[in-house]
Amino acid sequence: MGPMTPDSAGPAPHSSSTRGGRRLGRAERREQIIDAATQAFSREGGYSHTSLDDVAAVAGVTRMILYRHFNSKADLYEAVLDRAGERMYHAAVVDGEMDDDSVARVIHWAREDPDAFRLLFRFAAQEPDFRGEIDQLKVGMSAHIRPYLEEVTTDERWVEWTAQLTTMIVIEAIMAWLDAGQPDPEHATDRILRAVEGAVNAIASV
Amino acid sequence: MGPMTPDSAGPAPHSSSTRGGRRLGRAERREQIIDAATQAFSREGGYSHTSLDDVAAVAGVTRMILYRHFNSKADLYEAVLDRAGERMYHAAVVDGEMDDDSVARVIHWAREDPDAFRLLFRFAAQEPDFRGEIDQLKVGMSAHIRPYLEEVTTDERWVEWTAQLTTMIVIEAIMAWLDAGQPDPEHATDRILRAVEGAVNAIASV
DNA sequence: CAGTAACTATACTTTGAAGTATATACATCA
DNA sequence: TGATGTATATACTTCAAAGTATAGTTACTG
Repeated sequence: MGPMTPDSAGPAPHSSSTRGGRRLGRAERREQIIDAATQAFSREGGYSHTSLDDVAAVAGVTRMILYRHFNSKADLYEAVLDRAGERMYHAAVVDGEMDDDSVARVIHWAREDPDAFRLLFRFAAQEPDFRGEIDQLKVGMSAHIRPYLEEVTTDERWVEWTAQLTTMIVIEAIMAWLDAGQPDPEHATDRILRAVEGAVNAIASV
Repeated sequence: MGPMTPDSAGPAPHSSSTRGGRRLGRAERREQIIDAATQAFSREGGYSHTSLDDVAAVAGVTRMILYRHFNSKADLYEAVLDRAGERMYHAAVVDGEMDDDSVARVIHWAREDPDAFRLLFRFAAQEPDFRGEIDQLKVGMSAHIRPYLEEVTTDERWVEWTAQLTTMIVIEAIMAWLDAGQPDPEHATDRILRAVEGAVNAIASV
């Protein structure tokens, strides 16, 4: 169940539209709600553009149920961002550091769960009340890039800028590919990877 | 008056806090409200995070006045985006085409009115009801870049992606510099310019 | 100095969505 | 088969902010 496993392509609430007693245990239902909420929040356009009715509809559940698992809309949203952020982080960072395959793994994750990727970096990243989570992710990534940059970049004052921009280029390269309809999937990862590398080198050594 | 002319740095409603009869004619007041709204919408975080009370406070005016100049909140917001978008466009495109100085002029405009720049590309660009305007701007820029790219980029399917990403890199490079507190202002334009050029070349010729 | 347009002040209605309450139905499992 | 917990259904309260109405005040203009 959920975007991490190969299913749930459409909105498809659940099998029968009404009445059906206990289907899932607490933990499973909670996860399934987070799945649905990720999709709803991402496709509607972030926190304030998404109502709990939207989420409930996607989950195939009454709005009441949401309150049995989460204290508030904000609480649910944070759960969504937490899970997505964690997955993103574990794609990028292994054993406490980023390696040559980090970007490839992030791309892989983004292909698998584009809703989560878009939600994090297109929407939540701009929301005053929630961007903290995403900013931290970015800071973490930038920090890992920094040491490498300091070898190449000469001017002290531009190191931070270079690190931030590098992170954004990775994100935007993936986003643009998702938005373009994920063309040429065979070579996509490779292509994006090489483009990012080239761009980053160019920027760092200006 | 307004971000395009050197003043209005602070929130500073207007000279005296209460009572002061007719100050501005219709046209001037309208422009001044758009100035204030640009600032308010940008700093509060976009359309839905900004109330008309916020705008009125920055403008140093009653909320009623806003309704004398605009039919609704959405109407005001569109006026704000229209004006900002127009200025941005005229910075980028001269005599119907982009030249070697286009990026430099966009940077210049962004430095002059960072609120407008952020509002357009950080917030409005992600808002379902308003992103159309900004998407068009981006499409326009991408279209101007395309011909150049087609010389370099081999694979047909990746031209669109390259054009989009190029546009985003220009935007993000400027944004990152604004967010970093506009360091090293002397060489900023030059530095950003060279970085963008390098990155774009790297991406196009992957 | 009179008239008009710009503005203030205050109070009101409307709206959409969050959050609450309670009674009922059905599935599962001991 | 009946106790337990998951879910439905419906109706309600609350709240923030948009939008409306109206009466009064001050500045500028002819």
